[in-house]
Amino acid sequence: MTDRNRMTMQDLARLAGVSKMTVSRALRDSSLVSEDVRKRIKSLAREHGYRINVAARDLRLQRRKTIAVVVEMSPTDERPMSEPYPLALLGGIAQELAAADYAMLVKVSGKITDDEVYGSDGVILLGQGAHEDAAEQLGRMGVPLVVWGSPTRAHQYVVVGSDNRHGGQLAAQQLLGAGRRRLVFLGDTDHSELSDRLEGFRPEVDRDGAELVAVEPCDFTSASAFEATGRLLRRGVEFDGVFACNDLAAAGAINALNATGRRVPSAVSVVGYDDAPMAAAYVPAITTIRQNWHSGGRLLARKILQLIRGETPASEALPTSLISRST
Amino acid sequence: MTDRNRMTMQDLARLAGVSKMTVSRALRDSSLVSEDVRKRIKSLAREHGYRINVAARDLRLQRRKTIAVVVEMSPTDERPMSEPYPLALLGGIAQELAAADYAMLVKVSGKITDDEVYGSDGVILLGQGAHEDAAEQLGRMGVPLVVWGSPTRAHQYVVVGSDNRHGGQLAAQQLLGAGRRRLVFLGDTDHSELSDRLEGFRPEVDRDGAELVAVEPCDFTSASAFEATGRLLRRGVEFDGVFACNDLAAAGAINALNATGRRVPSAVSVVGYDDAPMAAAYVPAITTIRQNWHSGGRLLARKILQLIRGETPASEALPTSLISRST
DNA sequence: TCAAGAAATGTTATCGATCACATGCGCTAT
DNA sequence: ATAGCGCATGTGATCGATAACATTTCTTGA
Repeated sequence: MTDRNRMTMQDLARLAGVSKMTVSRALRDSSLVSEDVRKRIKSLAREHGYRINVAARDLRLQRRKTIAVVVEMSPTDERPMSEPYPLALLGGIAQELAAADYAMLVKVSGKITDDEVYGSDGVILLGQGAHEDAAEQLGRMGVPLVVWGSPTRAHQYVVVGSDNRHGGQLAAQQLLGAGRRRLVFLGDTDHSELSDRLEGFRPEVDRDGAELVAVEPCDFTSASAFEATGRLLRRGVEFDGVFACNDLAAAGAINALNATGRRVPSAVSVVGYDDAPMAAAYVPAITTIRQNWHSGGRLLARKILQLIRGETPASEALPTSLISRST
Repeated sequence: MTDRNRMTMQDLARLAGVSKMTVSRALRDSSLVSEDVRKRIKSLAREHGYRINVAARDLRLQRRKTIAVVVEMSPTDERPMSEPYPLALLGGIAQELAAADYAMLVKVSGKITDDEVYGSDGVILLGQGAHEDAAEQLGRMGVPLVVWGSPTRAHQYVVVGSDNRHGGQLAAQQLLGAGRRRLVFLGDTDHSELSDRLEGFRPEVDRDGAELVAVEPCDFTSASAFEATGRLLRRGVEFDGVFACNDLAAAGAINALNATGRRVPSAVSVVGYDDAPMAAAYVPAITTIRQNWHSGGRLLARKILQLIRGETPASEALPTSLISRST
């Protein structure tokens, strides 16, 4: 009740001349308390800056109403900009959780072995792979778990992700439709989502009788794609179509092509991924595969809530669509 | 102890044939419990998937060790990609909080009046302005509060943000140094951070005897900057330097200039803001003002922890630096 | 007018972990 | 032999809110 220690319901009750039970009821808008008493207690609470003790309430109610979201990310001062997921994904999760009155506890990187994570009602893992073992452990402990990643592979846990296979198909169709015959895939296939895209991409190319002339590793930056494209060119690989792992990489590839006099899209076609805001701003505007991060987030949240309710949701792939621009 | 109800320390204690106090001590690695008992209890806990009840612990320990981060954002399915802050900012916050053993509760939009927010030890508000009243209320309730925004203005709460005024100065110096005399500011000055940039920008222009020929509203997208630049051109405004509110807007402006035959940087110079990954990937590579989101996040977290410890940290501006590229 | 029931308020036990304090046990020094 | 000490463990009270049950106050109909 002093400045140091927070006020409790008991304190408020004394102030209002009622029992703490009445205070509890009043603050929860119970119909069991008269209008005027409720008003008086609420205004007293506001006036004295009373804040409920969430831990006490949650203990008594045997609930937490909290979902932990673990984001795989390596943030350092030297390399501050590793941006694995757009905030929109978190936004989607948050929106759906908020609707169900759940809070979102975000844990960025670090070991998952954390009371706070274990203490929550469920865990959403952003970034498959890095946490394979952690995921398994969570499963063993009976913590509801949903993972953002590659939903096509079978796992013991629920996976939500965009339909990368279909994305790969769309990219192939786009490039082939533009008359391209010698295609290049730019990305690291150790990444399960990229490997899925390749699995959609390759058969489509084969079916058409065109050729996948190279799968060149590259990470999600323009500089890396610039270098990867340069490597191919120096190796003498001839190609007229590029499927890049994201829009930034697409831009890097285009830059490398232009630097050697190959024009986009007249000589070479390029397809990116994500439909990031920069894709439309780039010149030439980048043709890309859109994945809807926001609805992906919402889906993740819905799945975890289903698990908590004891249902058994299936893994699910989100639709992807081609945004055809200049490249 | 059944599948439905989670196991408690009491249950574990029975299993191990000790009292729950010993279990409590063992799990916390207290030196007051013998090596073999500790091991036995820990392996039992692992085996049975015991998870501590965080609410109970926090209630007893009178702590929460949780900071709420409120992100201003309007995520909808129609407009899913409003990306007000990079994840790096959250990453910085998370890193610093984790080091102090605090958890991060993220609330995206929605009303701030939420037990979970009030229940945490402190609140970090991302996005001034939108929450002026909420901020005031939090202050009245004695909730430690730190806001990301414009640190130059005086507020009753602590503000951390990049040094937008200095950023504006740097941009002006860059444009003037390139010999530009008729400058344009692209951005909505209702936004307090942009207004700060203008406050740094304008005097520098004046001092040099150059001219600020227009301040044109525009939001943080390339399309909006494209339009804004088009408006200026159509109005017949002549200018040779542009300071855009972010890198995406810079790209939009460049596109609009190129569309009317004005070359960048030969005829017009452009400076962006943020040093987003796309700034370097764009052609021509965009000259920009870098703000270090990650260390900004860390600073926010450090300030809130100081407030919680009863110290009185001051508002603080983060250094900005000019990244000189082609434009 | 008064019994009966509804409405408003109070009392007690409880959630699960932890602290302060007690107890038990083995060992050593006198 | 036993007082005295240190280490390992147990007991009871506690944190703040809420459900279940108990009690009081207010209405209303015969």
